[in-house]
Amino acid sequence: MVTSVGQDGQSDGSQRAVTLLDLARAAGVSRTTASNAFNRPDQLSPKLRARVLEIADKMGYAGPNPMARMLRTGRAGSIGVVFGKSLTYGFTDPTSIAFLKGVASVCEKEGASLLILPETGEAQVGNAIQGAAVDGFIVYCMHYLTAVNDAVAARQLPSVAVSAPETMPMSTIDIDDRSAAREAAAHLIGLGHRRFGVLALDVLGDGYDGPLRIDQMAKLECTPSVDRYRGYRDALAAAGLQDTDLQAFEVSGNSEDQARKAAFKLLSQRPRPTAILAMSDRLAVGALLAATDLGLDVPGDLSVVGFDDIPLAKAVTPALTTVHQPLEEKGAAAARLVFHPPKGRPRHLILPTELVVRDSTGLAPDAP
Amino acid sequence: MVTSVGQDGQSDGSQRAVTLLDLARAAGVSRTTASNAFNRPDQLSPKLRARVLEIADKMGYAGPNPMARMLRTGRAGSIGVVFGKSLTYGFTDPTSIAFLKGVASVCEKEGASLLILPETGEAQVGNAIQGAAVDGFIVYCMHYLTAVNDAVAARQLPSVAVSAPETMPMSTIDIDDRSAAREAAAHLIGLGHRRFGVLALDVLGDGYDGPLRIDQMAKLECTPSVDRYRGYRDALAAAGLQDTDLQAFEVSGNSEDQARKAAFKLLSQRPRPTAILAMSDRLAVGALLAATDLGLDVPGDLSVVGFDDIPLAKAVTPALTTVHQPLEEKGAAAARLVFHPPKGRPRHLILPTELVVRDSTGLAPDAP
DNA sequence: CTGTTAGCGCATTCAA
DNA sequence: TTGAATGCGCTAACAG
Repeated sequence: MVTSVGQDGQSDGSQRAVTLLDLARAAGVSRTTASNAFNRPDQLSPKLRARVLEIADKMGYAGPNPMARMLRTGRAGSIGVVFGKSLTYGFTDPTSIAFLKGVASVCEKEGASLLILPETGEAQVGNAIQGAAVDGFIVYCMHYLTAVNDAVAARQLPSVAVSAPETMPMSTIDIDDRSAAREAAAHLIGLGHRRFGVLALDVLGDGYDGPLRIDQMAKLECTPSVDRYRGYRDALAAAGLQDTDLQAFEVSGNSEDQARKAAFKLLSQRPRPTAILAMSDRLAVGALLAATDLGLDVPGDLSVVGFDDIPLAKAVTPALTTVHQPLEEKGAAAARLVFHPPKGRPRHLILPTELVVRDSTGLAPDAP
Repeated sequence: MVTSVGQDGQSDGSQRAVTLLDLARAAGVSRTTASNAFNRPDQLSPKLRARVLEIADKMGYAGPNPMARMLRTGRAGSIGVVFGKSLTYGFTDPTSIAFLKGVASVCEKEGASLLILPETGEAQVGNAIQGAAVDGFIVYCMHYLTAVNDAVAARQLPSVAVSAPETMPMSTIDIDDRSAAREAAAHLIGLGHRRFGVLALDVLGDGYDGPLRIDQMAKLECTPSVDRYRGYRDALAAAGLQDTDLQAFEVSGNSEDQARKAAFKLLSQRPRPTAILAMSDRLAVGALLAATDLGLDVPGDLSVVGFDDIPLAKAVTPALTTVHQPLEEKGAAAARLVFHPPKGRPRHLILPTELVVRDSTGLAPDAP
């Protein structure tokens, strides 16, 4: 009664795959019973179950077809993560890696998988989002992209966006970039610094390197870059300093090399800034390299403050003074929000930050 | 003729979702036409398409249900990556991060998504694998796990395993760990070193820290740890040295902290080893820390060789001499093999490695 | 360019 | 404990 068994699928890929029905027939049971053997062990005798499973194995039946099962149950067993930038970027930037790690830890607990979506860019933004078999989304964009958020919102699934405006019909999670940045700048001001260089994450995510495009900033709803810049200025204003004491460069791609060049320019000006406010630790490391290039001592001649507190921050010499943000917890919290969506209105979480003073900041060299 | 429109799904989650048929009716077209509006723009007039899409938008229809589409087409549009260890581990170890980055770069090119699977451990290994809606698998296990590979093989999908025995019915990708390790050890021997400490990746992946369990090694089909150890011994043998000149400790979890402790023990022995062979750069960094703890100069008093050549290797002081392996390319090659599976027999790729000499190795202090 | 037809493979009622 | 029937939502033939 058993149909031909063996390396069926192996020897010839064109053969129709074994289905639950085939298995049921081969085992001489009904489809339900075969299904239960996989999904509800308590619904049939252990003996029968063992027999069915063994026959399944013989037939090369690996278990219920996941796609059919999903369609039937309406559950995908996975959540999607969308990066605004390239897929690869998610595995390049220490910040997003830590975030993903947090997401992964919760997925693991929930027994869910993690689907990382490619953004093929411009025209067809949303294609991958539209076609993803997931139970919810996390949107992690350095640069707020309406198209991405809209595509996610259209799916009507539990979703969380990181650093997105609260006007979106989804939960958000963020830190208070502005006051965190203010604190960083205030720390330097307290040390007697009066002339600052800023290394900014690119405001538009368009690969631009050069002086900060302040005029463009007004257009933006929400990017960490803009908020952090405002925070820096808040601190200056509170100390009665002028905006002109703040020279800012955008650095594309959060790259150490580009930051090094930008910092070099910043530090070649006269009078030279005595402190650099970097919007990420990677940019700060670039500043450290530039200081070395110029023979400047850190923190003797120059102070540097980073942002994020990635592992590298304390590994580097001198260890970076930086704004710690709970990157991993950010990912974990986002994932939790997807798995257990709040009833009613979306939630908007703000996670705490903390200035961590290490060895890269000191008294201003020209302080009284 | 248009059915009720508005915040349907928004206001009440329990409402039945809009389907392609609903859309077709609302737009006064057939299902095919509605489907084509999304999948085959060239099959209907742009005008009609625009109208259908607009109505879809109004109805809150985000596009064809991904699960149904997958079932119908038989394609998932994503590939799965399985880690033998915890899901989180994949985002912790620099080695696997680089690997994932390589995988992601190819996925991006192919317009596919990347599904990262949790391994809930022991008993139910394979559950996630069995239920994953993917078009192929990549297995990345530090420790060769039959259960995982078997579960993947059972799915009969294009699959690639990293560092797995070639007896598996799937393609594999690897480096020549043994000869790479031999080269590393030979480098030290050439510098006059005669007494070595080895910092080994844990052989069984069971969290053990302590002297290398040589007796257990025989049981293992294939782990980088075992092969590298053999390579070290090959070099010693070729130089006429005894195995007793090689003191080895296993370090669990590829952790710098644990490596530091293990290296401390290694370096506290008399006569003290003049060189440390570390099976990963992280372990090598641990050795560097231990050297600092003991007031040993590297490479003056002690030489250290790593493995992998992760970014940290050249950032650390002194920069690590290490075995470079193409981690990202490993991921990319694996992904390519999944997207374009070889006809006929599985392929078994061996990627090249290269010893990179930097500043952590020098002449043996007791050399003639 | 449009419409009709027929499953994709499964989980789940419900009745036996 | 088991079996028969139903449809999840969609796409791909094919005929108009």
